[in-house]
Amino acid sequence: MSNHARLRTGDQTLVREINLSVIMRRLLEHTSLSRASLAEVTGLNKSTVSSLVQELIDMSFVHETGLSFTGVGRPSMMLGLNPRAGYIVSCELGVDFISVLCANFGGEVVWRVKENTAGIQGRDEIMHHVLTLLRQAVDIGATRCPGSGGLLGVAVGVPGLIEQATGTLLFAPNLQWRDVPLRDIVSAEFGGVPVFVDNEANMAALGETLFGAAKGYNEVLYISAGVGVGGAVVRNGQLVRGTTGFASEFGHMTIDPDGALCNCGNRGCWETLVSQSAVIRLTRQAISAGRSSVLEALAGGDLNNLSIPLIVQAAVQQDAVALSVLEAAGRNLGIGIASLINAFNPDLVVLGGILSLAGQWLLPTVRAEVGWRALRWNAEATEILLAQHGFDACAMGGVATLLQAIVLEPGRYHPQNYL
Amino acid sequence: MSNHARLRTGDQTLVREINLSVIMRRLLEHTSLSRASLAEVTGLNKSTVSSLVQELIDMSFVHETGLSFTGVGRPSMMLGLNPRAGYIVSCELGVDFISVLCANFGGEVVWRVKENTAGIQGRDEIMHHVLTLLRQAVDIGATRCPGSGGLLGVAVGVPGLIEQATGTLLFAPNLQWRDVPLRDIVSAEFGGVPVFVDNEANMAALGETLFGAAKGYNEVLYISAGVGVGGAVVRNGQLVRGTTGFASEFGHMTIDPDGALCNCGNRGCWETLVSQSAVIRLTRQAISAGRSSVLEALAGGDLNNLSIPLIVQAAVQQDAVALSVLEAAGRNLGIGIASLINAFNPDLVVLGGILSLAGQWLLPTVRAEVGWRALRWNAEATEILLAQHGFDACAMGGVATLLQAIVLEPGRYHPQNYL
DNA sequence: AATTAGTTGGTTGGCACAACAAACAAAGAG
DNA sequence: CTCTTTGTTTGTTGTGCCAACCAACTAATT
Repeated sequence: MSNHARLRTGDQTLVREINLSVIMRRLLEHTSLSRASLAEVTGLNKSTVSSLVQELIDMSFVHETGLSFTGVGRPSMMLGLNPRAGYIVSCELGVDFISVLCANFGGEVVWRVKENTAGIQGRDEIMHHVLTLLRQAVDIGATRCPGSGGLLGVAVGVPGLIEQATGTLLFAPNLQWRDVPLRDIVSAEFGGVPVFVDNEANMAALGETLFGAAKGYNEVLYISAGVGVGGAVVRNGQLVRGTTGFASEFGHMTIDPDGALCNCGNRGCWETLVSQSAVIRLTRQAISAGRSSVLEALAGGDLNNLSIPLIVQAAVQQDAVALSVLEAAGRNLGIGIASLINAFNPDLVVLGGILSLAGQWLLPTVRAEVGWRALRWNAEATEILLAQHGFDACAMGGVATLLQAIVLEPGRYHPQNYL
Repeated sequence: MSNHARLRTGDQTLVREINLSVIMRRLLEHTSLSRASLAEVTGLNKSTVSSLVQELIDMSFVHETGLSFTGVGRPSMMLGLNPRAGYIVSCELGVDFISVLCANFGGEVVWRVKENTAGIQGRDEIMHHVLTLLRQAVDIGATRCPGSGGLLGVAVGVPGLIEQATGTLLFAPNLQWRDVPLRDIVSAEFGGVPVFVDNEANMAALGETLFGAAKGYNEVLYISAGVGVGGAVVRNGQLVRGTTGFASEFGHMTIDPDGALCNCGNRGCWETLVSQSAVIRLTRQAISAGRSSVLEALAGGDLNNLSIPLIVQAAVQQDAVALSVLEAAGRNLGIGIASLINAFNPDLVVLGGILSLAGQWLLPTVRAEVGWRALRWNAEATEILLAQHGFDACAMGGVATLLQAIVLEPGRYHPQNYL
């Protein structure tokens, strides 16, 4: 309404784009449909559907998968998204690792690699590694996904603030990077191929929406508790970014105004209570205070070895310290989630990140806390589930990002040989 | 994306609707434009603009306002929204008052009334009063806004949860009402006229976006601190409602997990710290604790008479108690707003409700608190302003709601004589 | 004469609609 | 059992409608 940007006007091109996208979306949902059923589902005329489908087949995004003989009448030619339309390369640039994978247009991963970068210093050196791995993935994609399209696009997920307009990494506190024009760098390397750069939580959230726990939900809150606490909101399949693209920084919501100092400068941020390091700190404190725990043995006597997987292992063994720490974390998670549920009224909250490994112990506490803290009407409308993608969440989200971009605007992402 | 509802497909009707709306939106923004400049601004062809404008003139939403002689060349016929297209009746159903106003299509208020309902008991009796006042407004509109269209629609704002699909008031804690089919009741009374029912904060926020402080902003957070704390989010001129329509209940965000019990059942809700009653309570406590204040005199010796206007009056006189209470309130407001800024990344936060009377004292503290608590990138992108509409915020928002509905879908709200 | 505003007549490119051809299952006749 | 008929469903073809576009035009002014 108040948008001073040029409002998109309507013309036949727009109509065509919309309808092409509608067909793609339906095929993504139902995986296999005939032209006739597409006409019924979309409300479009049969002839229109035929024309649209033909165009999508010509672009190789759709293919005929075979006849279906169901009951009387002429059998229907089933249609589906064409996994061989091309391949997608996606990358998570983590704090101490680089994870790259290659997937076909059906979202099936054909290759993956994860490289530790803890020893590597310097932005340029790391970027060099990233580009090398991407090149490798692209080459492998070319041989393992033969046929039509070639490379459709590249996605990069980063733990930092991204300026969407330019695909620039503005600031990544944990990497200590600033103002890196990631999109341009990667795009230049691969002949101008479409490149999507986004915050890791955003990508992971989109991944869960297309491939994971959030499939079919309309208003999804994704919360990733790991090194820090990241968040994302997906509304009707679209990421919600705010004006400048930095929305959903839930980790720095103030939960306790006089709480511990956060490295963002604020006090009592949510992530000082529920991040990985907070949980580990609580555990260490409990043990140092004299409470006995199997964790001492599990950590080999050195409490610096404590980690979420170890704590989970202890919880499995009914270790009292682990259980009480997880319960405290669950309560704190619940407090924040209740506030967010009141603010966003989502139909689903997805809990991701490394802490979700302990989901079995966290979820009941979170649900209980939300139950009494959130407004009844809101709490009743919301489910709370664990993320389905673990380590690959972000990289899979990159695939989802590209898939979604193509499904939304198939005409714009024509397969063409960029390399 | 994941929306399983029937996706809207494109056809010529859609194109026409879009373009009609684009024209209306441009005219709403710029108030006066020629066909030629509309063509330039929208990118549409001159002939197309002529055709669209003609259709809008036929519906009487647009009219020619006179020739403009600027420089050489044929003078242009200026166009604008036609204030005489019809009139709008809007109503705020408050806890102890009913406020009704009548405005023309230009948003100019031609009549208003506010009735105290503190003495009136019972839902039916109050609804009777509402309908009587609405009828009066409709009659007055008919005489004061003569000409073309007649009654365009009715808006009703309520302090409660509204189910948008049906226009039903599900629950209004302060009115103690449940399940009242407001839209049907009002629509039936006025011959099936379009009726919009919404939460008061939502309406007020939309009012500020169209007529007030938030004009021209893309992502607006509206916060109304009064009896409770209400909120709303307006993104690109559209209200954000969540899945079931209960989003933006910021008042019940947990700020202090072990804080005071809120009447929602939770502890330490934001509104236990920054609502009208919280501020008054703090003031009373300070005075009872022996701090001297001009408020004792202003309240006529009875601290039960304390009110926000009185506290503001005391602040004007540099009263220490009033100033310190307002500073505390500002800090608490800032704490919550900082969290919301991190979560929504708005370009504007609007502070409304009765507490905004003390804006002069609150704003500096709020801004300071936000400055150090919110993430730098987010804080820098956000302005914080006071609402421009005071008592009429909600009712004016109702006018805005209808105006917006018509601007978005002019074809759907053809003036027709409902009565 | 130059310039800007707005209209007119014709073209293009979408979708809807209805008739049609194609491909099958089921049922009955030989 | 084979062949034919019937009925059903799929998908295509040709026509008409409608909206925007384009180019040439008229209109009104400096």
